[in-house]
Amino acid sequence: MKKSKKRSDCPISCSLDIWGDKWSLLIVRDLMFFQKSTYGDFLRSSEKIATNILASRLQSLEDNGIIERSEHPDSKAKVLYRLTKKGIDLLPIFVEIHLWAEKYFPLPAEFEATIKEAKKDKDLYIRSRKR
Amino acid sequence: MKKSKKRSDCPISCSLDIWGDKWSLLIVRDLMFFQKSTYGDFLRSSEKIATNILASRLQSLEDNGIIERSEHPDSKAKVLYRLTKKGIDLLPIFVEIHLWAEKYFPLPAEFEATIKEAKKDKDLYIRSRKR
DNA sequence: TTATTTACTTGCATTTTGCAAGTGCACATG
DNA sequence: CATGTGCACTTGCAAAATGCAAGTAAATAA
Repeated sequence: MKKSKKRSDCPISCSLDIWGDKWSLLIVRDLMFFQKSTYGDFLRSSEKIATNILASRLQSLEDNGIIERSEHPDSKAKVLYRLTKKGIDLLPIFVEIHLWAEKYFPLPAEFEATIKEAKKDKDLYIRSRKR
Repeated sequence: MKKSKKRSDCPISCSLDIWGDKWSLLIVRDLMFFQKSTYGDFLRSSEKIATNILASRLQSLEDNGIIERSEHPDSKAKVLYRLTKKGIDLLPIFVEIHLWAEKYFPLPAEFEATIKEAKKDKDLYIRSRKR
């Protein structure tokens, strides 16, 4: 299921080996900023990830301790995904990516609020995400 | 040559569309932290990028304004690659990735010094890279 | 009891990656 | 000034990853 051999000992390279693909960080983004938490939620994101790719990325994120599966309060048919501490700790990276993007792309307004809130008080924000 | 259609307007997604693959950030890393600046330099990095992939990534990074090609002072046979402002502005992202990695992987000592210096005085560091 | 929702899996075509072997220009050497 | 070597790529092909459509199985809703 996993074949992620690490390419080198470089911390950047090791990090990319885990989440440096086109989809992983988007799933983390959905969990971190958009309160998405189920398979269906992720599928419905505007980037339209393929269902098999989603499954494989969720598996790999779980294998790498970035997310964890748990029971969904609403139904046994649902699975609730959430960020682990290791996953939540990716927040500063997202903030910096956002700052960079802000500088070099025109940004849709809907994102401003979300990230600005995160920047304002990181700890409060993290705690508010009920972990 | 380029087919990078953007998947959505999300700033994270747009950023990943540019450099969110397994190799692009490693090239930027080499330019930013290890004074590598030629095709051969990148090829010799410990992750062992394939030569055709390197060529395509360099092209795409250039197309996206992250790096620029210029004449090499030593020889016409060489090409000197360097980061643009847009590329240098990725530095804070690297710093955060490194902080994250530091927390979750054991780190080889050689990287400590380099990144610590960068964190210490970002502007000075950037200026020292002769742009 | 049947239909629908949810989380996947499977099969196959397309795309991207990886590897090995070129190619062509520049420069150094004899 | 011919010839070899270094450098920046290309090319061709095999292997892996991705994307798409359809299917499956358990749980809930009607």
